[in-house]
Amino acid sequence: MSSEHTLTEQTITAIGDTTPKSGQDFIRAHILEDNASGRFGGRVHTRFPPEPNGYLHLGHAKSICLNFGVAREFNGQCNLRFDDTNPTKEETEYVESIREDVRWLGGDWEDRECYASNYFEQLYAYAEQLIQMGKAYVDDLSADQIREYRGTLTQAGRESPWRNRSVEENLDLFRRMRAGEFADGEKVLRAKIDMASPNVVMRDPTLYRIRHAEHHRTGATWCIYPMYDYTHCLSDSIEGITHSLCTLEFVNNRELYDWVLNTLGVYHPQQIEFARLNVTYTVLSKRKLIQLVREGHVSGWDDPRMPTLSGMRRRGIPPEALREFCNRIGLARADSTVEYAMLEFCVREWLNDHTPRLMAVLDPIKVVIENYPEDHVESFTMPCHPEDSSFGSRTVPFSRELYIERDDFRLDPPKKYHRLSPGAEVRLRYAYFITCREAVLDAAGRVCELRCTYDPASRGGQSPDGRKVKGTIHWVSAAQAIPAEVRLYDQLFAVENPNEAPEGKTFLDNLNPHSLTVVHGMLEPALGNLKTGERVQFERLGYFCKDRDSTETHPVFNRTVTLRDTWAKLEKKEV
RNA sequence: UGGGAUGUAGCCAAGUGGUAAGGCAACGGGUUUUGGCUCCGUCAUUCGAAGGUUCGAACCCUUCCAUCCCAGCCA
Repeated sequence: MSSEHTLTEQTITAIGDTTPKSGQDFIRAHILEDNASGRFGGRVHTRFPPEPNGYLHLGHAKSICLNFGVAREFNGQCNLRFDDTNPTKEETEYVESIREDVRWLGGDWEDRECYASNYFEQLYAYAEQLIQMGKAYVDDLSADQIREYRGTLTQAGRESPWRNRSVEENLDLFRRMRAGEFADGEKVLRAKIDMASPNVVMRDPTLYRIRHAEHHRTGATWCIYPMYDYTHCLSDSIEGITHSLCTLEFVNNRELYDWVLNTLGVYHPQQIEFARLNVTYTVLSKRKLIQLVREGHVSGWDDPRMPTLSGMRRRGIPPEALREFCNRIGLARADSTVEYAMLEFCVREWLNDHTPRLMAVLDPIKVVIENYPEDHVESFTMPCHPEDSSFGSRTVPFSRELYIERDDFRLDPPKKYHRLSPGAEVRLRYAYFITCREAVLDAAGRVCELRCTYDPASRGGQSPDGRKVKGTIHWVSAAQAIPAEVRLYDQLFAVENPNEAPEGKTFLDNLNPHSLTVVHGMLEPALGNLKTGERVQFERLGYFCKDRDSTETHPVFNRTVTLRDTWAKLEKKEV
């Protein structure tokens, strides 16, 4: 294919290259105010802090675009920080996938790849400091007892009998916890705050728990691990973060975030919460995604139906489209669910401008051009993009036997159907006008072959007599066609909100049984030269991406998204 | 029932006392060798509800209603 657009571009473009459409959101407004007041000396430093216990998904994309985007817009920096404080759930496989996904989306953390586990020693020192201040104590209560003592949402909690141990005793006990003298669950370190606080988070939250477990980075160095609330604020502080952006469910935790930092008297970033992303027809919870993978409802984390970044990448969704999506959905504090159609729009918008057009027939019917010479093959030169000549052109063979799409022929055409039917004339794209003379049926009454004639004067697709033809259909020359496996994807879930399941059912009952259809189609020869990951439009069908399952003799394509189909809508309405 | 957060169109979302941006979806039309793209047009007398303040309220006050989050030694 002669073209300036080699589509395996996998180009790493940066977040923030596309500027947001409308005015700024409340977070950017907040940062502007802080800059104006000189609060952080005009500095902007954010962080994207995933826990390496699963793959990144669309929801993370919003956070990545926000954090890296804001940093770039304000000439600041954004750290990639692994929030790895729970050794029993985290794995190296996940940190690797996260790195790859963030980079793919365009996040650049330069040399600032951080790990909460890098701060364990510092965090420990701060904990001893809290103990010295009488602000933390070692509790011998069991997990169950702690829960009981915590009270309820409407009732204050009770103080632990171990709450008033001396500083010396706490220090000794905490050191022995670190030394491994106690079993898992035997003791914890708690902050001494207020068991009667209306905010349950403040009722003497656990700071450290004992876990005799191998950590993916620190190995067996530690057997006590800090909790999220304690770790996150201090990590932000240590890294000099200015604005700690997180989702709404952490609003309650902000009080504790502030308490730890204030009590220790250390550098204090500002936590700001925004609404997490929900999208129709999909689930964006790590727990549910991991379940889909573990129970084999999908082929893996990168199954093209998954809303994971790796799944969407494999499906052919370009990172630019994801970024545009994140720009368009806006940012606010109200719970919201964005329609999947919004994502599709962004995907089509980018693909339309950046993708060459070629022809493929996914459900072939053979067409024999009766008045076309046997054994003759001619070739057509066709542009690869109707509006952008920089995509170049390719040559396409034409011969007496072709394939066209089954859906482009009707024995009994409905009104307004302007494709092929007995006696009707259509244009074969960039080739000739053909007229259907006869439909050959097999024993089962199914159309198996079309006998047609062509008008030699219509070469190129125009007739010299000015005769108009309403339909233009795509085709592939049979002898030169390349067979291919094509995977047609639909929504993974059949309902708008998969989380809403009736009594006794789960989100799994909402899975769409037709989310994957595998067909065997015929490709025009030029399609044989694509590289894995390359994106292309199959004319009139949609955008496709060559899958890594392809072999030399067996190409495999994933359908990224269909084209808008006004006819399908019309036909459905007429029925 | 305690605390916190949030309600602007089918879905997102601007608007912050001067008379409801924009996008997606939908619908109608032009154009078209992709029923694609593109272009033009339509789409909130009303901002969760009810009162109040004001010359004037989506914006301020009061009450009410609805939804979401919090009782992990998860993050």
